[in-house]
Amino acid sequence: MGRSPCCSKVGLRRGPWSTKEDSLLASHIQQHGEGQWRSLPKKAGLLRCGKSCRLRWMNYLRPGIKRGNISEDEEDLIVRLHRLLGNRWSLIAGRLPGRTDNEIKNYWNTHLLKKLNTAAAAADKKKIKKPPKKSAAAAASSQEMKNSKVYAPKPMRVSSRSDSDDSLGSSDCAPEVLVSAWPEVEDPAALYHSSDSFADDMWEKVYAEYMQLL
DNA sequence: AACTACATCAACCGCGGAACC
DNA sequence: CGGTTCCGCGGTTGATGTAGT
Repeated sequence: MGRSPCCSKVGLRRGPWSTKEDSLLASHIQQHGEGQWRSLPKKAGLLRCGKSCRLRWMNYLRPGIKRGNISEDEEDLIVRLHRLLGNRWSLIAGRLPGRTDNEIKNYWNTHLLKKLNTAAAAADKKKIKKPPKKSAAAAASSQEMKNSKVYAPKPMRVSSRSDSDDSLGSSDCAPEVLVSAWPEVEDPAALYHSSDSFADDMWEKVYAEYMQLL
């Protein structure tokens, strides 16, 4: 349907944000809240398009954002969530407090994809060495990686637009849905560690609930 | 020290879909 | 009900940093 004419790039700044721009954006949002991205730049005195402002706020300026140092636990959770949800970065980010979809997407594409590929390659090598019975756990896990069925439903916006300006926290549309439907994660670490049967139950529950939502 | 290749990640782009008129 | 506007998402790009030669 209607494609956004978006920012008619004329006269608009692009590229990296300066600290001055950051502070202008942050202070404007602190005063007026999120939303109205289209008109925000003008009101805030920024020569940026609304999309750019939104991205900057969501990924860097929003309070509570964690940058870098993705722990092994978080990494594991990302892998498991990706297996469950596919490239639904915003949903995955919604389960990782303080992490943004952009960061997770980048991390996946740069670190995890490589890591998983080498792990799978190593497992394949093992399989070739002793092909008769694929009993090795490593082979199984690599097969799991290959064969794992990723359920990737179409994204769906659920929150109404008027929600967007009520509070800073309501910005993440999909997580907003999930937060209400999924068990809230007090301690994300509780979700990790596949060997743990509690975690396995948890994943089944999560998956079932996710299916219900669709 | 200079150059090249590769890795990383912030930012941009285009699209789909909900909300609005 | 159909067209338009706006938002949010996922994919991609390109600037910058780092390692290797």
